[in-house]
Amino acid sequence: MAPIQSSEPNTALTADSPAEPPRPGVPERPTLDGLEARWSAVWEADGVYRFDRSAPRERVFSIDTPPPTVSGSLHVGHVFSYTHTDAVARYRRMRGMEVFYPMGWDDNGLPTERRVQNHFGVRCDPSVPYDAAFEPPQEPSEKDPVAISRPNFVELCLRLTESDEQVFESLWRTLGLSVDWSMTYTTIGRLAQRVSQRSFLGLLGRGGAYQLEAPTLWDVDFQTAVAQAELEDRERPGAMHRVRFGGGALIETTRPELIPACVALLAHPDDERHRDLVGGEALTPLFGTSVPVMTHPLVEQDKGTGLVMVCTFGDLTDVMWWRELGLPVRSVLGPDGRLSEVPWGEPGWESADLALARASYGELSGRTINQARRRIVELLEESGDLIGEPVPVNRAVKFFEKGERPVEIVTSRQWFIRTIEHRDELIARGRELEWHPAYMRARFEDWVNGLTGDWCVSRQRFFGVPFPVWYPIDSAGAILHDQPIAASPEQLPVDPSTDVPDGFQASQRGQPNGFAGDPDVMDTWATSSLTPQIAGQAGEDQELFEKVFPMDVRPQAHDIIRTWLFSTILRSHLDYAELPWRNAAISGWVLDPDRKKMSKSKGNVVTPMHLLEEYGADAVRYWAANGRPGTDTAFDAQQMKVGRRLAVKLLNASKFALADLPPGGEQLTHPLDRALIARLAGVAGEAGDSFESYDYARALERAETFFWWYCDFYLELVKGRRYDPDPAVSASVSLALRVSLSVFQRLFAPFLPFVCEEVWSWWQEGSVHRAAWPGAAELTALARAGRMDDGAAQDGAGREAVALEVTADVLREVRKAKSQARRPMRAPVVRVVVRDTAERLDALELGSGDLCLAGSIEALEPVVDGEFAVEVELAEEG
RNA sequence: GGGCGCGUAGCUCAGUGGGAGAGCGCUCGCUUCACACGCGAGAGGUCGCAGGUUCGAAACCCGCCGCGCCCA
Repeated sequence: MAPIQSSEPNTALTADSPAEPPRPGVPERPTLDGLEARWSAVWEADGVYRFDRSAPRERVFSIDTPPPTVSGSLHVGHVFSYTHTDAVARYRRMRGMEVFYPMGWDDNGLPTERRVQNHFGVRCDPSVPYDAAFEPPQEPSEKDPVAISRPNFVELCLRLTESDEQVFESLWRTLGLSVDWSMTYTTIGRLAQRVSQRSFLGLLGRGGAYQLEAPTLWDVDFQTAVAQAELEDRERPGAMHRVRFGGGALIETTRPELIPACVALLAHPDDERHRDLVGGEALTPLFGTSVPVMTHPLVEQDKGTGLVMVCTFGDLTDVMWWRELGLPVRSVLGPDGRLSEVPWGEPGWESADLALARASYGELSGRTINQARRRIVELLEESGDLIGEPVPVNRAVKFFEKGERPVEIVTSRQWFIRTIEHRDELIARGRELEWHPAYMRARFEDWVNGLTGDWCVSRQRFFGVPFPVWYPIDSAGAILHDQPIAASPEQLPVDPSTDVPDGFQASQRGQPNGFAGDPDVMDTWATSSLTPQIAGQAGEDQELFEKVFPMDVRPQAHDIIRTWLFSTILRSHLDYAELPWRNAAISGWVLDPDRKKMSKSKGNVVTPMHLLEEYGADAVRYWAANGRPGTDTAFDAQQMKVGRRLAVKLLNASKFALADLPPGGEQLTHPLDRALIARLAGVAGEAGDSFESYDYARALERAETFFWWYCDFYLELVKGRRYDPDPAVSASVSLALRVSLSVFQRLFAPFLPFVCEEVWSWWQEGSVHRAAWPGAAELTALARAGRMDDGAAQDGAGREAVALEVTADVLREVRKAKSQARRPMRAPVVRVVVRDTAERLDALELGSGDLCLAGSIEALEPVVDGEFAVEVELAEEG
């Protein structure tokens, strides 16, 4: 392999020296087999995709790659959208840009924890001391996991993600992603931790992050806070219970187990039915707690009795009512999802009948939510406070997207990043960003407008980036959460559970007048929202960072606009007061053949490795590249076969055009050759324009459609001249074949990188992936120069274009006649009468020689007529 | 209930003011000197429904129906 010419791309347009014969590199039987392994090794060895950081900013094209979650497995959806990005990256590289295209691995967070627990049969218990010699059990038991320390647990997480990452990298290399693998980053590595902690400390210093004891969305199985962005609705069957309160108030609820947590009843202010109750009090059944009856405009009058109970807390609406109406907290739900002990009779837990309250609650305490619900319904039946039978209903329930039980709302101390107050600025940032397709911006704006609270970024988990803060402990042993001690910049990354803040000794941990580390880790999105800063090494390699940030493009799928895209814009806005990228290129989803979303639970996920083996990487990429930006695409292996056909066709057409090709002339002296190159100029121009607006699918479609036409008509028409023994006859077509093949090989290079590199290597120096994107202007100029040389008039371009068209039209009619007569295509034709306009017949003259050779036509008779019609007289059989 | 997108041949989809298209699948034919992983041909559609704008609508506007996603 010749060294890569990164600064001076190889144009190859007119071939280095048209008079020289092609390099003897065309194989006898070209094949797609083995191209992936061969070329990916060459690319790595030659550093074809290495980012050259010496390039000036104007020549840098930077991509904020989506880091896939390594604890899962890659599926065709990943292949789909990463191929879109790769096509764009390859196009920009051929445009002479230095492409900054690192890969990241999202190994941080819950999915990894869960996998480590199952894989090694362990669970994290922060109270267990670190054991440097720990090895996981030989036979992992999911039922009886070994309790290990947090540092041991984190070590296992790192061990597992490292092997996952190797599997992923190998898949990406097979797919042919033109990533610079020397710049790979992770979201849990030391770099990511430093960047993430540095950003957090910056926010803390500027008041952009704060801590609060507040009602928080909570997953009772993972026992951690979760964010609004991590919620999803799931339909779940439930039952509507009509319950009578003391005083005659009737309410309806799906959550009767929360009656002991009831703090008010609400009616709509216009609702006449409850006018006499409003302003008074009602007693909860079974517990005898007195609660006020109030009004709020968001109560739905037409639902049930029009009277609802407010509990602390049943859902987010309860939180809103509780906040707006200044209600007290009466919390019954513990972080483990069970009803906890409550002190009946003490302030806040008064009752008109303490014995009844204690007895009733005794039946519920310690039970899970579902158990408590079943029991309280029995109790209400016995007491006569349940009116009628519970009515089954289906309703949307909020779940943590990775959770198995509905999220609850639990009051706890959490870290938040201020978001709500920046809502308008975020909308403005969204309007600065170029969206591809443009309508995707609406999803961003809807999300921002629908935000209900600041971003809760703390998680009560183990494998994540720790908060770089400690808290002083006073002389009485109380932790002073409102006086956090921030880590110093040079300490980063820190783990406050093992590191010690400046001015303290390790022995003071947990002691009066000592310190305590913040026990939480950050939400994975709190780190993933910094991928441009991590990849660009913000604050570490500032020269690099300034060269790549803001990034040129963020590619991602539409489902994570509300999470990843949103949070990345937020962090960049808060830290740099600008957008993190100029463009957002949004991919659709891969749906299963029934157009349903692929998901593990449905069991319809398709994994990519066997597809790459069966059809080849180029074929799989072809299928992916046909998915237009933002548009969901049904999985269709048929399309991969089509892609494979295209790749094979490129092999064979290249072989035909290049093998033993006679020397090319300096100019295109034949009108059909000039017309072909002129049309090709238009196609190259359209493909380039499409790429400029991130419409890779259109670029592919234009190139592909013309390529098939080229094979079916142009190559057939010129065969006679191509094989003519007289070099004077073959010179023009020889040049046209070289130029056109060179252009097709480059037009397809972003989509079919392996086969294009293969056919390019037969006759060109260097990698096709560093060659220049074919320029429409050069091609047009070449066609024009040939025309001048030929003495044809300057306006001959139009006549020549018509010539190519009408010649192909007649050839099609001749083929039709032969096909309908069930004769072979080479069957001789005695006479062809062509009726057409004078203009088209005039143009046909230019192509009649090629046409007669291609159709085995003995005589061509033009007849001027308004309507195109062809009569074909075949020679007698035999 | 709100927002966004989609509805064109059996299937997957392109087509944003003037001719209804491509590939796959199907049928028929062709050992053709790059390719049988090929080549040629053919059948197949009231462009979701109903109104409107226009000389002219698959496309633009209004309404409705259906599907998907996001949000309440």
